[in-house]
Amino acid sequence: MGRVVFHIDVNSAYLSWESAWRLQHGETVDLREQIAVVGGDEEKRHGIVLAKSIPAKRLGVKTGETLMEARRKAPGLIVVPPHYDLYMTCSGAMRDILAEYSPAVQQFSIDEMFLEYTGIERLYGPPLEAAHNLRERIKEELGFTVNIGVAENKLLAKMASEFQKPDRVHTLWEREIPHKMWRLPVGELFMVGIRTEIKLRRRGVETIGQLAAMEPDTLKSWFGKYGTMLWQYANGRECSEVGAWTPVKGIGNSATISFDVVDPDEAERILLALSETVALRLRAHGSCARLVSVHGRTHDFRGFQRQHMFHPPTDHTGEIHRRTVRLLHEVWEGQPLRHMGVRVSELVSNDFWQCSLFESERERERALDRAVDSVRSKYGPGALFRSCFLHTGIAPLMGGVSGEDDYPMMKSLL
DNA sequence: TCTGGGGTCCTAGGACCC
DNA sequence: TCTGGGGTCCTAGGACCC
Repeated sequence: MGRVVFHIDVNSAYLSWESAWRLQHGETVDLREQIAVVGGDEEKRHGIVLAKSIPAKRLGVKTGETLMEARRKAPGLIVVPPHYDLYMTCSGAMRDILAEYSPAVQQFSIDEMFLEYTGIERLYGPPLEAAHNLRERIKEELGFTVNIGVAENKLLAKMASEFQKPDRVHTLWEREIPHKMWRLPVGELFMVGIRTEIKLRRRGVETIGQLAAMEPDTLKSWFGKYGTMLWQYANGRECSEVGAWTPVKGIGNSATISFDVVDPDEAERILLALSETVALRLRAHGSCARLVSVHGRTHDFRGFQRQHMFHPPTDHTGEIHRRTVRLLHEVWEGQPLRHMGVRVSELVSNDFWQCSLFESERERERALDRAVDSVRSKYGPGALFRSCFLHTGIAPLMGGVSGEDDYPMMKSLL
């Protein structure tokens, strides 16, 4: 018997979790059976669909589209706000169940996990039997349904879990590729996004099968390295391990502001709030960054980005903030900003160079960062914040999706 | 009219060095 | 003095995933 991998995918994750929680707390209506979505707050300009029910999907509602668009397709649409902390809890509970079955479980996202089933048959039976057992257990114990894809590698398992939904187990063994995968539209292949789909279709490639039958060199000439990968995926070839550990490459936080930012002082304050969050996470990770970048989106949805290399690397809030301010001013010509972000990457371990730096001013600032971190970890992130945020309407730590419940926005006096 | 937040990887071009 | 190739570093931008 060869390799067996499961891909477990929570059906309509945010909406299912929201619904399961509500049913457990006395609600009688199951959102999954309604024309409903989980969506962001339109007043904060977060008004997109994060998850949709199957009845909403039937009306053409898509993840990522605006709530306006969704309502036009589905009049009377029920929109409920997200609760990210709940979703983390649900995700963790599912991971705990999976861990009982296999030592190799890989979290791919909050609602998708891979499980290596190779060599586990003598404990939990043939793959299909085990997959159904797992699917039932999650439904019984946690109250939400999953699709499970069963195959010889991660790519095929993931493709299999996308077949008919919800609450299903599908296989996509190599011998099943021609009739189960090759007839699908090329855009359904993992890693074929909208841009690549358009390019492929323009060149007459409509299905995954047609992609698989192409000359790999032709694809390479069209898309470079990426083309070679696509050809392999179309042919079901992929051999990465479940749970292969990948180090964190970068840490970033960004936020869409509920109003357009035109005041430079305000922009700098937002950069400080973002830098605080990024630097806090960077230090918690035990790293220093060589690269910092600022990115943004203007009111007309044009994006920009600018970056800078540090030598030596840093994990210092003030240094990161000061640099992001400079970078912003190098590119920003005063267009109203709707979105801003700070990101660090090229991470190195911070214990390696820490001792080599003895510039006293810097050392003092570092010590201050550490002290602030320790107060925040002890009493909560909102325990301490810079007074420049008082009365500004700007949260002192910005970015992230679960933060807003923990440290509420200051009320603006304006 | 309206469009989130968090990531990864690849490419292309310019500067600089040997 | 003029010319070319290859390697590295850096920056901007684009593509993909959830």
